[in-house]
Amino acid sequence: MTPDASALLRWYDTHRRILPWRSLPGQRPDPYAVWLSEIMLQQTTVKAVIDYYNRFLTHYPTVQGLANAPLEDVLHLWAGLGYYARARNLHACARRASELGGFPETVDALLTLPGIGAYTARAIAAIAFGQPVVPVDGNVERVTARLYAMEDPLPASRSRIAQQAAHLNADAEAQARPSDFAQALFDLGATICTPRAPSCLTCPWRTSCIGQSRGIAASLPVKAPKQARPVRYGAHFVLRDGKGNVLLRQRPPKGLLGGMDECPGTEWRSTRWAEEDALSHAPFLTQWQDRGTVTHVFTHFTLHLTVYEATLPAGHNAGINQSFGTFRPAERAALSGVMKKCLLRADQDVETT
DNA sequence: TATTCGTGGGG
DNA sequence: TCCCCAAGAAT
Repeated sequence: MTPDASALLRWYDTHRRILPWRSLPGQRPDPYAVWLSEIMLQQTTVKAVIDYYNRFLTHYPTVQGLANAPLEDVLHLWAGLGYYARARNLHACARRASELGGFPETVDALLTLPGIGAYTARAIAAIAFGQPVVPVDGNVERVTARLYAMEDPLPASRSRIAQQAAHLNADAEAQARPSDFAQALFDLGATICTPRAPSCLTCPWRTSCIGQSRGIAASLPVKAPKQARPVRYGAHFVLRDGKGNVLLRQRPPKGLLGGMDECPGTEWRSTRWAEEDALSHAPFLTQWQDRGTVTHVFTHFTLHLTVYEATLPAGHNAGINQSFGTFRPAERAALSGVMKKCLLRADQDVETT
């Protein structure tokens, strides 16, 4: 028993969101633009993505342009958006697609490309190529769980929910408009079937929603309890050369903030650093100013960083081991959010925390 | 199956 | 203030 696809599509025709990566009704979107937006939108809000999306399209109007760019430039343009493996995979995927002469049109072929998983493959197939598949993201998961009153907790219930969701497009109306149907599900989840306080009264699917009829829609999907976020500590050193440059090094190519630039600093460990201990990791022996601390919350741990700042006396950079990095203008670097906070902290008065 | 992997905004 | 979460993928 599937809900009324026609009702959802009528609602979508009136209420659909206008977004920069969406083509006008009846027009085929550029697969490159669809792919780019889908990668950026993974675990990221529409509001946060829009500016980045526009900047990428300006710098790289085609997949070939992106494929030919140095990874460093891509990371610089991605800096601040988070989940930097996406940027590395974006670059690798652009090269593959460029070699192939474009993006493949089937789910199975799309799945072989870096950074494209079960959701994104179906999103691209449906939106860019009109394949009748249902991309199951957080929105569709929530809509489905409520529609069928599925009370088993995530993430264990994920595959069962996806199985149900795969049939949402069974109606002929949905089969005829795969791109609109997929995006209608997104918009329904984003504007009506919201995580908290869903607007069931105006929902085009309210009459067939079991969660609504049982009065439990807002409580779905049930989620398993999360575990506590550990705390880590570190110290970083903002060293300027007096010519507008900052000492920066590149993090290892994989893992946390992989490939991004950072000021040299200590390891991030579970115990606090004594000042003397932290200073022993400084790139240069000088009078370091304690600029206070920066707190940054990652998905799986909270980080407290002490920021030290100093300006290099003229003509002393020869004594700095190159493992600490090179002096570069910060504007040209690929700086993560937490490292931007450190540089900002170095410029502030300590008391203004 | 469970972890790792960012960041900013909203309630 | 704190907690939740957002068009998930890779390992």
